[in-house]
Amino acid sequence: MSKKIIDGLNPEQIRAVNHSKGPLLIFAGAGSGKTRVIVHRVANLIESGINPAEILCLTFTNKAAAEMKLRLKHLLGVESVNVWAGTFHAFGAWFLRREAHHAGYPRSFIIYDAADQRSLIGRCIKDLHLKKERGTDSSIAWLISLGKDTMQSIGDIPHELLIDPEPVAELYEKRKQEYGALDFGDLLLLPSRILSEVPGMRERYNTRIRYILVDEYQDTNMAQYTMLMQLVGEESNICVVGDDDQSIYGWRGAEVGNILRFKDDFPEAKVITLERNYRSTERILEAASSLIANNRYRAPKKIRSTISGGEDVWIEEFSNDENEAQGVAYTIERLIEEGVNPRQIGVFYRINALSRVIEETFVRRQIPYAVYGGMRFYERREIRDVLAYLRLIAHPEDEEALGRIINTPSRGIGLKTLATLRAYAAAQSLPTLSVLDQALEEGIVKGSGARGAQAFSEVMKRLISLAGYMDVADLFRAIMQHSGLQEALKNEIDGHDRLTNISELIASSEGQTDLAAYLEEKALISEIDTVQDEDRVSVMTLHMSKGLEFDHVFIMGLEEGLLPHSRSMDSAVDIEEERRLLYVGITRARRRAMLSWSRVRALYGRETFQVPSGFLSEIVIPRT
DNA sequence: GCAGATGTACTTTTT
DNA sequence: GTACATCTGC
Repeated sequence: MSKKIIDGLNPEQIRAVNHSKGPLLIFAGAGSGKTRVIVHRVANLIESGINPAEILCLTFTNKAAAEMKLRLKHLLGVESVNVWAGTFHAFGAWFLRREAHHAGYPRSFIIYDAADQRSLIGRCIKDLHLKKERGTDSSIAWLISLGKDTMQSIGDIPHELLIDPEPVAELYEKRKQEYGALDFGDLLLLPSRILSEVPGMRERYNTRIRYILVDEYQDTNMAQYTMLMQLVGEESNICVVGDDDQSIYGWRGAEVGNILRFKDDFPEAKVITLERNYRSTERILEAASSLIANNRYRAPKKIRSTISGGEDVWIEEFSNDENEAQGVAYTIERLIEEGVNPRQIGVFYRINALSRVIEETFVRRQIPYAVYGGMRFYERREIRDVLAYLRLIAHPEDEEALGRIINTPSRGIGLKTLATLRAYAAAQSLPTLSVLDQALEEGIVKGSGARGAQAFSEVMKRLISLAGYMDVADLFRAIMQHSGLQEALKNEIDGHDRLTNISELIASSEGQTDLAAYLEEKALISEIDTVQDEDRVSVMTLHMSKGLEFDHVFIMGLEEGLLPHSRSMDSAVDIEEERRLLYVGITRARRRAMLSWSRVRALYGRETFQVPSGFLSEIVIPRT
């Protein structure tokens, strides 16, 4: 191993980096230099002559993948760019762009996100003449996704719906296939199916991908696990890294069991445990460890701090949520006065609803902050609208995109007109967009609907012809003008903000020439990776905090019903996941952590009396 | 067909 | 508090 690779690593880390052949399981406790080990291990493989193109690194988030690639580049230089690093979903998409035809999908498939999925399901329910209540769409979407992630049929998943979700799911799958669309679950499921069913396929990819690394292995679900097992060749060069104590996505189908079972899957696996924590002070780790020790379902381990002493973990009680927010804000002000950079401060909570109080207080006291999550940029109406135009230009058969924009801005095309047009198109098995002119000629629709359809058809024809030679940013601008969105937003109440958001989107697309590549990227990236980019306090949910670190951490709302969340309080397994969530939050702190709770909290528009979280009494604060 | 008003039921975490 | 679905009057 060369000096630059070995530099700054401890003996266990060196053992992990040095292990090149055969299965390897790395239990990497919080703050134990996990990313460092992965990156150095990849670098070591490349240095020892392995072709970078044969290395596959799978992560859970785009951010983690980007970070990995960046650090690899720093360590090795340009040669590392050939390493494939990305999320499981991105890998699935990459694979299916080559092989989707084996599963009856075009290689030019579109990717449906949660909103597309929901709206298609809504239409399926309607077309099946089932009555739906509020939230039925998303409940069924949820069942379908969970079914795919856990590889169960949806009939086996308990639910509280009044209608049978199975026929809906069936129709959904049928339509999705007609539209050439795949949902997130398909991106994981179809690759395994193709790998196992198409002769020679597995061998082909096993030769191509010889070294696999998986980050956050404790968060992999059944579909990801199955895909992974297909990808692992006879050499079994698979290295998984994770920490069962940080498994917080069980609700989404993640199986901690995957990491705990690795030794059964690969009996010859070497196991390395990284227990030295370089991030947090001894005090913080003692508090975190005393908490997590209450979990029964975990691999026994004890992480040790390399930084002795430190400040006590504070537990603060407040009389109401306003005071709690004030207390946090006040403490943060003092820190900033002392010279602490706001980007070194993180504020976490269990549910997004808590962001409002703290946000209001920060605004009032002029504390620079950024809230992550919540209403995400790409979920905003105006953003989805422009993107839908772009999508329809690229894929005229994308019925969800069409449904979204055929009457946006308002063109006088109502539900009835749209249904008529769709039925007309369906009779000829053609996309609605391509039969518009014909339908108009034949007078299928009349009145304002006909005028609107005519206008829409002309707009789309024009945009499609422009798309031939424009880059993405110019195409966006053309969409804004020709579609009438620009004009319509100008007259809206918060139209200015919305137009600003669109400008931001356009600015971020500048330089992109490949429309298909741009759309793929947008489909798979949800949040812009700007955490800790600016000198602002980061405000986010505990889930989002995973993988980050801050000098000062504040965790709010430690109350029964909130953390642990009331939805998870009736099962021991779920409670343990809530405990891990708090554990993750505390272990983000390098120097100081403050946990707070409030006796009264205004939640969902009414005041409730709160009881402190049972987790607080589990935390042992060492005596000073 | 549309916009605004009203009622309502809910409220986690995300690739 | 809000988003969503439905109802109302234009």
